[in-house]
Amino acid sequence: MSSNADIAQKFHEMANALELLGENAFRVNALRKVARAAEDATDDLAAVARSDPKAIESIDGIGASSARKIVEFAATGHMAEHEALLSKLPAGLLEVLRVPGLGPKTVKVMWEQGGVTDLATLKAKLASGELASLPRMGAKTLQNIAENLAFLQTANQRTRLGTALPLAEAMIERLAALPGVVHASFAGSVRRGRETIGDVDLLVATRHPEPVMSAFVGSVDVAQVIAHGSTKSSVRLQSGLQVDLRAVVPECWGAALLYFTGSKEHNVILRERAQKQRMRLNEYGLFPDDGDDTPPQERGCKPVAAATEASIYKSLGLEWIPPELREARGECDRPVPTLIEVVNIRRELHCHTTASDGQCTIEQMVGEAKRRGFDCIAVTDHSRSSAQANGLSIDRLLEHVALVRAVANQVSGIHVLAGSEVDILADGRLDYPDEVLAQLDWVVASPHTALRQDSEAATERLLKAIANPHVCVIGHPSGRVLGGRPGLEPQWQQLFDAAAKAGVAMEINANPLRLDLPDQLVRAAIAAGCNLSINTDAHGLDNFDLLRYGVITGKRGGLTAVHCINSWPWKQFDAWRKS
DNA sequence: GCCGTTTTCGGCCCGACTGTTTTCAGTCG
Repeated sequence: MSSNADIAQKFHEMANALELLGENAFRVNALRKVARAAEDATDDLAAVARSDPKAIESIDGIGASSARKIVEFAATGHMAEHEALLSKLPAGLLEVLRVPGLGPKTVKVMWEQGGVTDLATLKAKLASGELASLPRMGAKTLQNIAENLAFLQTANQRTRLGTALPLAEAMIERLAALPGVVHASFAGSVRRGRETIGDVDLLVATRHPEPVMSAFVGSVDVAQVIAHGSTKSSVRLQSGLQVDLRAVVPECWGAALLYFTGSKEHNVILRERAQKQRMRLNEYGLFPDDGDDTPPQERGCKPVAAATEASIYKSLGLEWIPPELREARGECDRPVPTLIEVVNIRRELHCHTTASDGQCTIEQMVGEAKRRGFDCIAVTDHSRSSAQANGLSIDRLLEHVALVRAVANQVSGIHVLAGSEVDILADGRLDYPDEVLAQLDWVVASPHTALRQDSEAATERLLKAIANPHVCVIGHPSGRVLGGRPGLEPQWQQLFDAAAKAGVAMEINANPLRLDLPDQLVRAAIAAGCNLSINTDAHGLDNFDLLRYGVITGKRGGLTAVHCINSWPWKQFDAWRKS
C-alpha cells in the first residue's frame, strides 16, 4: 500500500470512529475530506511531509491539525490520535459499518445496548433474536440486516468500468424502449467513467413513472428488490451489482442528470456556488432562494434553469463541465479543456499478433485498423523474456519484422510500423540489445515482471528505460491490474519530468483491466509536459473496441488531442517518431 | 476540522425511501 492509501485509510477510520462515538458531524466530514485529498494526491504524501511539511497544509481540504498528523505519520509510521480513537472501540466494530443499511447511529446502539462488537457477534445475535429488544428494531429491519450481512460476506469488490458500462448501456436501451419514456441515461460513476464503480445509477424522464419502475424491478436478472417507490427504485442483480433507477419529469432532466451524475463532492461545490448567488440547486432545478425552507419545486416556483445541464452551469457562471471531470479536483476553478474523444484517435500503436500471444495475423490486425479508419498501426509483439506470451527471440523478431514490412508494402492507405513491446527487465535493461532495437520502427517498453519491487528500484528501472534513445512509449507504466495487483509505485513526478525531457510518451493502456496510467497520473504527466499515447494493446479484433476506456481515462486526466500522439496529424506524428 | 468576493467565528447540500412510528430517524447517494 502506498503511503497515500495508508494515510487515507487512517483518516477514514478516524472519521468512522468519531461517528460511532457520536462526535460532531462536521468534524467527521472534514476528516473524510482529508482522506479524499490523500487518495487524490499523486505525490507520495509521506515523502512530501518529510521534505516540506508546510506543503501538506497547502493542499485543499487539509488544515493545520490534519497536516500535523500526516507529518507525524511520515516521521514515525504512527498516528497517535488514530490509535487513541480506535482504542476506544472494539477492534471489529468498524467492520460492522460496512454492512449495507447499517450506519453509525444503528451500529452505536447495537454496540452500547446490544453487545455487538464485530461481524461475528452481529451474526450470532441476529440468529439468537437478542437484537429485537433494541429501539427501532422490527422484524423487517432484522431480516434486512441478516440478508445484507450475508451479502457483504459473499460480495465482490467494486465492478470494473469495462463490465459496468456495457451493462448500463443495455439497461438504458431497454428502459428507453418503454412507453412514455422521454429520455433515458446512465448517470453516477459510470457516466463519469471511473475505473471501478460501486453501483449503477440510471435515470429516466417520464410523466408516468410507476409502470417504468415496475418494469425495472421486475426485470429477469433482478435477484433482490431493495427499494421500490414511485420515483426511485433500487435492485440487486444476480451478479450482486446494485442498480438504482430514478424517474423525473422531462422539464427537470438537466437538473436530475447533473445531480445523479455527481460526484457528490462536485454537487456540493455547485450548491455552495448557487447559495452564494442566492439560489438553490437540487435535482429539480436551480431556483431563486427566497428564504422559504419548503423545497421550491413543491411551491410551484419557476426554476432559473432545469431542462439541460448546460443551462444550469451557465446560470452558475460556468461552462458545461464534461462528466469525466466532475470529481471536485478544481474543475470549477479553471477553464474547461477540449477533451480528447474517440473520433480524435487516428492510430493504434500497441498490438499483438499470432507471432506472440495475439489471436490474429498481421494482415487481420492491419485490415481491422484500416477498416476503423486509422492511418497507422504499430505491430508490437512481445520480446524474448515474456516466455508465457510466446515472446520473440532475436531471430524470430527479425523474421517477424520482415513479414510486417512485407504486409506494409502490400496494403495501401495505412502506415504499418514494425515494432516490439519490449520488456523492461527488473534492473531497467531492455530485453533486446540496442542494435536490435535500432532496426525497429517503433518501440513500446513495458514492465511485465518484478511488479512488486520497491519504489526506489521501480523509479530507477523506469528511468533507465526512458533514457534509452530507441524507446518511443512506456507501455502500461505501473503494470497494475485492477482488483488484481497494485503494480509499481515509482516516484512518478521524477519519471514524468524525465519522459518529458527525453520526448518519450507515457501510455494510457485502454484495457479496462489495466487503465494504466490511471486518471490522476495522466493529469500529473500532462502537467510535467509529457505526451500520452492511448492504445488498446489489442490481442484480437474485438479488442479495438476497448479504445473508449482509454479515452475516458484520458478525459478524466484532462487530456486533449494536443498531448495525445495518437491524435496528431500523420506528418507531425511521423516527424516526432523519427526524432 | 476546515474555510473566507458577507465571515479568522460561525457556518458547513439536499431529497427519496424504508421501517417503525403516529410525525420521524436513519441511511443512502
